[in-house]
Amino acid sequence: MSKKRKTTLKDIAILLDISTAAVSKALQDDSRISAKTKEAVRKVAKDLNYQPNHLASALRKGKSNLVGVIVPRTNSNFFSSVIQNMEEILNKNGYNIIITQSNESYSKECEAIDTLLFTQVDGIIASMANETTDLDYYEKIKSRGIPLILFDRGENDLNVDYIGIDDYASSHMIVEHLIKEGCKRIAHIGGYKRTRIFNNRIRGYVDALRENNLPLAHELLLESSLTKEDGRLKMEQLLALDKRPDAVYIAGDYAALGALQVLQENKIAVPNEIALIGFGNEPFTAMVSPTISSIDQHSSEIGRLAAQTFLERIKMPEVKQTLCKKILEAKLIVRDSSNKKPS
Amino acid sequence: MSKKRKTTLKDIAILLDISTAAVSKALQDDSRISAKTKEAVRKVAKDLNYQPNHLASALRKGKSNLVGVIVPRTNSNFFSSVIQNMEEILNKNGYNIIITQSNESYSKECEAIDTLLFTQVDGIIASMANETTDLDYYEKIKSRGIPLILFDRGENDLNVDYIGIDDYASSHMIVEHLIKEGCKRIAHIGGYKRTRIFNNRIRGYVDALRENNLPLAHELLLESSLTKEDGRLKMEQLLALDKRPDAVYIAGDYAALGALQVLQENKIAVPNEIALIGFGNEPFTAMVSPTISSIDQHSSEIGRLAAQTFLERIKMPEVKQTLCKKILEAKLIVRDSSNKKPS
DNA sequence: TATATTTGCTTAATCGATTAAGCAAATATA
DNA sequence: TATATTTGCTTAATCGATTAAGCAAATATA
Repeated sequence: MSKKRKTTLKDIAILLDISTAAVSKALQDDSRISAKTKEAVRKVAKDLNYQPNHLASALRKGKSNLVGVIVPRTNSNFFSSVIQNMEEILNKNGYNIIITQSNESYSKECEAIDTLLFTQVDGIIASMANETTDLDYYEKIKSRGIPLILFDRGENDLNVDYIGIDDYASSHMIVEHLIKEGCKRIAHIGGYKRTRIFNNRIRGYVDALRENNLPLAHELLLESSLTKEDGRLKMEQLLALDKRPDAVYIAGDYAALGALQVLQENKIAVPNEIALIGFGNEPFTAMVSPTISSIDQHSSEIGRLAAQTFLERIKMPEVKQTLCKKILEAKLIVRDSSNKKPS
Repeated sequence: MSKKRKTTLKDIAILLDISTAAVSKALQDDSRISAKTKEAVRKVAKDLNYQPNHLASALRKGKSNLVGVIVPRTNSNFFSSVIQNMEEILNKNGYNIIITQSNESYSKECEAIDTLLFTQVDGIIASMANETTDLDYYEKIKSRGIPLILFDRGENDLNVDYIGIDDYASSHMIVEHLIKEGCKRIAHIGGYKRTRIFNNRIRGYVDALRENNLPLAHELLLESSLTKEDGRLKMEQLLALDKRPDAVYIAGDYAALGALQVLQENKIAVPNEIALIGFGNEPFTAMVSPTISSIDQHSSEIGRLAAQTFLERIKMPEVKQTLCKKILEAKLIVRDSSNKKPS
């Protein structure tokens, strides 16, 4: 079973006794090729099972029709849903995607960028790793002159297109909801302050408390990596306080799950003793008991918009357009963990 | 801010007044190039920020150093963990991966295969969609002469390398465990019989019952798509029986979760009235309450082995080696849902 | 009928990197 | 000193597809 050499344009050309240029044009439906030749070429192409060599055409045309995607991880519903929707639109427009994971690590993110640039992608759509503070590598993408679009985790300093939800308003909405439920001592386990989205969530929390004349206690505002494990630790820290909170808003669902487990282990009634709200609307928030209130980030919409933004950039690269920042309104999903009076 | 033209070998060659061939060899550390020249080339390459054009070298060398990966979805812990471990090994060996999702759909799987072949990947590592029964598209990969390695969801008929766990033995182990817990009427919500792994699980279930002289009731053996929703439906079906089961073994964790919810809605004590076991050890099985017993499939190991198998195939493609089938022993994780006497 | 335009192709260059073949100079060996 | 070998490069072809330029034949227009 010897390896079949792949059919090339040349094979078709020889068989039909015409030039490869004619074959190439025939397959592209060029108006200067006769219908008769086109038909003959298409028939032979099919018979020989001709598949164009992507590398060759990409090299010649200077574009690969590949889009690189960088996410912290794929095994979260948010990211996989974003990717799925992004892929659908890009596929329809002739682009394929290459997915890479940073695992929240800066060095892996740099490797991912190198890999993608090396593969000659036509653009990169990314959500930054938690660890990332140095933007040099992202500048590298920009200096290559290909579109860079960020979603969810972005940075203003980079000056690139961005799609995300309104973190400030979402945070504000959560706190208002908790206040309506009668909570007076609301804690926040937030993400890293240096990350823009988490900083916005913290600001929303602080402002909402202030506007409602609730005291802002520094011991109730904690900074976390937002892993499930760290959620546990931070919750234990809150329970050790002299004056415990009566509500905890956690900037990530995984950490919220860890916190919930600690509450249950300590036989604390949720939501009546302490109410709980997460962020991200991961599917498990609706699976655990009690179900966890959370914020839905419109992952499908984000994926679609990111793809569309890329396509627009590709269409008119020469224009120094104004930046495209798309901020969606998020949706609060109230579940058992913060609903004191079930309807 | 005009687009910087990318640095090529030619730029370096002109600057140093040598041939591009010499530059290429210098960068490859060819023994026939003097140390002096090598150093000069490396310096200029660095100064000009030279990045080799992957398309050109791939075209010339006839290999892309890309490996295509097809999975039903990425947002399951099993698949994302397999991918992560696979990627690590492949990266170390100079390969990058392109991830595609079939979403359990046959037509999307075909598209994925076309995309990957089009991108000139050097091999494909895949786990088949639930829907897939027609193997023509996989034959297409084989006829291209590049390695094809399947994991988890494979097919004997394809005659390709395969990595997976021993589904028959795992199933057997589950049933034995339930019997030890005192269960006598054990139901099985299985996957599609036509899929090899699910068929093996069914066989393991049937044989274990027979060996233990337990009756095999056809109404206790159901075929399911194993989604959460279908898990609910099949559980309701089991509850509607005159003689309910005292244990349910479900061939997928998502379906097991759906089943658990139905049991809870019907105030049925788990595990005492009905014990429950899933399959796959998805993280949420340890998050819900009660925690769900399940089978761990050694995802990291599967990922590593798949990558290694690919690398071996690439190293010696001419040898018509015997097929490599690696079957791992899986591990039963006993949790609350099947543990009647907590230690 | 004479000129202009269109049609349907071919020729040759190109995208960038790689590599077989080969040549001159330097060095080693007899 | 004469020949053989090694060193350090160059030349030119190549991977496949694409495309600008151009040419001859066919057709349209004046």
